[in-house]
Amino acid sequence: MVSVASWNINSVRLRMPIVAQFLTEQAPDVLCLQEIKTVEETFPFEAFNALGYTHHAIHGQKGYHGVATVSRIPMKEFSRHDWQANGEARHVGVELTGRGLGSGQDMVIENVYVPAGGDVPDREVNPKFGQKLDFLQRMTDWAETIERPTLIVGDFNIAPLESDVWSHKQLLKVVSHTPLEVETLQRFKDAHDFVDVGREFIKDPERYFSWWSYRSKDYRVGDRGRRLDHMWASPELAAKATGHSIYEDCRGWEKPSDHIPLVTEFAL
DNA sequence: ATGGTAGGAACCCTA
Repeated sequence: MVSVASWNINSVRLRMPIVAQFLTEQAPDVLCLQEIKTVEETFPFEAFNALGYTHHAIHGQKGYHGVATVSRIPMKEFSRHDWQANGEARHVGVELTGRGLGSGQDMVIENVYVPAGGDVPDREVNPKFGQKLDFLQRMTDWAETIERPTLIVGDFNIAPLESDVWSHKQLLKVVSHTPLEVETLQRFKDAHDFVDVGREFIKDPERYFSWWSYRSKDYRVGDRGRRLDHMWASPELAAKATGHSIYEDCRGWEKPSDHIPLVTEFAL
């Protein structure tokens, strides 16, 4: 059994107490973090080592963005992509190495932080929106070249289904749920026949959110959430998924991230 | 229709 978690942590240094609580309670084998907001030099390695997560792949950046994958089972860094072509740290890939490659048990884990895309869903007036679409197109080109069982996880910053948002109608023109973004994400999905593992276990149209804005006093009031975080697997790997859990309580913990962690378990 | 909060770095940008 291998379990993999994904969590947009919004500053790993500030959030280390709740990361430690989550790892202590749930003990996933691998944790993929997005928005670590630090460079590798100031990443809290010792805190993760003390919890047993002694394998690390850090793609950090000063102040913004940044991703990190930590593990308590052997792994090594496999790739880094700059799908925005501007130097931002939004991806790191690892391969699990402890089980022997070619054993039918190997897995590549791609940890990605898709750009949010700004406020206006029009690339002519908002270049960030264009960068988001271009990022997804480069991911799509890359997906066509995948040759090994792959799990891609992270903050995709898109909620594709009507049941992924608190109000489909009210969010149709809000960046993260526009038809153009949903279509662009679908093309990425089709490029490798990715399986949306979360939705294999929490079926549409069941409510499934992973993010609630900070801009409200109590995230529970109105439950205005969106599913921005995803775990997608190659078909042969998705067939080995045995469970999927989300931890909404973490949104109410002390000094929370605005995202919650997701965990998928695989029989490998 | 609007503005609301959070984090990091440096007094603004990103989300």
